[in-house]
Amino acid sequence: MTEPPQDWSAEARLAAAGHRLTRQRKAVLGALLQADSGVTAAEVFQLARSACPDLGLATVYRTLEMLAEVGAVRRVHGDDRCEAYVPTVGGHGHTVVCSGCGRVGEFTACDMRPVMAAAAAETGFSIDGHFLQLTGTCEECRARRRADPSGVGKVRS
Amino acid sequence: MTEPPQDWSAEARLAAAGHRLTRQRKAVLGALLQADSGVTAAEVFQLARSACPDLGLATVYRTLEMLAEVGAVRRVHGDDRCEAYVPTVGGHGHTVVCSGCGRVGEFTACDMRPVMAAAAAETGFSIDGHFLQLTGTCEECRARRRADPSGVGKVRS
DNA sequence: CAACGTATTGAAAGTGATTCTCATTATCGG
DNA sequence: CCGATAATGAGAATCACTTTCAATACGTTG
Repeated sequence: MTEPPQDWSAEARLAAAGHRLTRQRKAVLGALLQADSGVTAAEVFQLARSACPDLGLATVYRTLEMLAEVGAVRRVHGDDRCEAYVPTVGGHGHTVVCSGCGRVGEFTACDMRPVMAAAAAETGFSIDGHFLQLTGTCEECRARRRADPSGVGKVRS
Repeated sequence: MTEPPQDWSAEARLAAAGHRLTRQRKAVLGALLQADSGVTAAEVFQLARSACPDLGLATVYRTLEMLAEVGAVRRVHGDDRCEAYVPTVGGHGHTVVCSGCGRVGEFTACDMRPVMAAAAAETGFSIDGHFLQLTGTCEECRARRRADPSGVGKVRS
């Protein structure tokens, strides 16, 4: 086991995770660094092709997923893209998703002002909205885990 | 103009927005209320069909979007589903997306402990992770807007 | 209560994004 | 330098969602 290097460059992260640094992956990384805004997989494909004309789209998807796994890229989410729906209880609120069973809770007490102020100070953006979702474990799953600590498996039917 | 009723049930929200309450929409609402965890569009389709066998999938999508618009349902997001990628700067951090140009900023100062504690108290879940993304306006877009307040249009190439 | 204008619908085709398959190629440790 | 094996490209396949359009049903109006 080699000592992981101290820099957390994407290359170092890949190496630390035991992934090879191929010509294609360099091209994808280059494309990501070119852009100062989020880029879609299709845009990465197009950009990276100038550095690596035989690059395949499948490789772009594979590489982006791997980079996200090792923490070299962050995913940018859109509000409309979603994977499930829950009925709303009150007015403004957010959801907590149980990682054990998928059950969803809703809470309304979200004072994000301190975080928003800190973010504004750090980025220079003026902040006007937040999109927050928590993950955790619901009461039932905690109870089940206490009863049978081995079976950490998910329950989602 | 009728006084909107004081309850914010899904039915009332639909009516207040001038939408009809059809047999199909009732079935979709029924399906959503049956589930205590998030349901996907496909699951809603399947569940709602028992109450409304001639329901079409397109109607499910249309209805879910409408319900989200009037605030009767909340979208639950998954971590992998995303629409763009940005290179990571540091370790833990979050993104701020400019609604004008799509530019993305990153910030690391996120003390979510107060919010997480409040959410835990309100829902009974134990919270172990958060997924946060802010929206705002970057410096360039603020400047452009000051120069030409009419053209609020997006710039994304 | 019946008639009407219009929002809504279902089915199926269409679209765009993402994943899979598998034979070929390239990386990197030894 | 060589070889085990991770990684790749091309295109088919799958998936999730949207569009289209003629037929239908909602809720209002007379």
